[in-house]
Amino acid sequence: MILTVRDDFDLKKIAESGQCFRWTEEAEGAYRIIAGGHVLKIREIGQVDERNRDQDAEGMCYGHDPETHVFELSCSKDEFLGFWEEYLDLKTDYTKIRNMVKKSEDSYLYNAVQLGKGIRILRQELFETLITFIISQRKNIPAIRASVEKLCKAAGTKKDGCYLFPTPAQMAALSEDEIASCGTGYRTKYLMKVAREISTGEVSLDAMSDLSDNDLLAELKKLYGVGVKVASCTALFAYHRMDFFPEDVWIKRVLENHYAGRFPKEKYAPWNGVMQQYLFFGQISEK
DNA sequence: TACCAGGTGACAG
DNA sequence: CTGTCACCTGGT
Repeated sequence: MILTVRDDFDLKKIAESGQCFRWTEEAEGAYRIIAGGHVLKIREIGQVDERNRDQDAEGMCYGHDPETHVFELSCSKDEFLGFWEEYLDLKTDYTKIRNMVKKSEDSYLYNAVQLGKGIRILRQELFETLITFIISQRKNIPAIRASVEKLCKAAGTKKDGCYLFPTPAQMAALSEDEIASCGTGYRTKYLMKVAREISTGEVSLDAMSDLSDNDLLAELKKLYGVGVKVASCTALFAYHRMDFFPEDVWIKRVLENHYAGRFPKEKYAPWNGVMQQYLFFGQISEK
């Protein structure tokens, strides 16, 4: 189907933003996304402007910015509405969020926003996000991808020639050695414990959806191997709590160098998580 | 070879 | 409550 987005939507920037690890660029500008039991191929087929508002008859259309992105998706409209619309966060207006940042007030953030324009915060599956960010500890992005891929291959269901992320039960069925062979190192014991607690129902990630931001963070941090960084990333990228501002070493460097160590969160609530993504993206594209 | 990387738990002070 | 340290593994 055809998807039209009159708002920020840059596949490459999202794929490189560090929030997701199962977006693969299969050809120039064409991505395969594996998420929540679904596999999607998506490709941008052109950016048109206001004058060409025509061909929405069969597809879906979001946003109202003059700058328009058109995508071709491998899924049906039903599958899109049942899953991908929410996953891609298409009902959030990122143009509006970006416009909160004034050049005169914060030129550094303003510049990062221009660089990162097109990023969206996905709504990823809870279990997958939690496990992936436990794995991410002291790993760089390629290493995280490789490790997650091995885990999917070891325990996930095969679909359309690729492996879905394991369910809690599938993952809990793995032995310690099987998990360790995915390159998880000292994190193996964290993964074992968390997967088993969720699999038995002793811990319910779904039930945590009802908690306030602070309570959610506290509950996530109770899990073995989950500290403030992993908990914040899970809250932002899976529970879609848009005000969380995960501080990893990269962001800490930005804060030290440009904000005297503290980001002015009061200015951008409840969208601090989006600002964090812009700052993060600006940092990785500096190199 | 030695060191470091997109953290965390355990433990000291 | 703040500081230090080990920890798997893959990369220079």
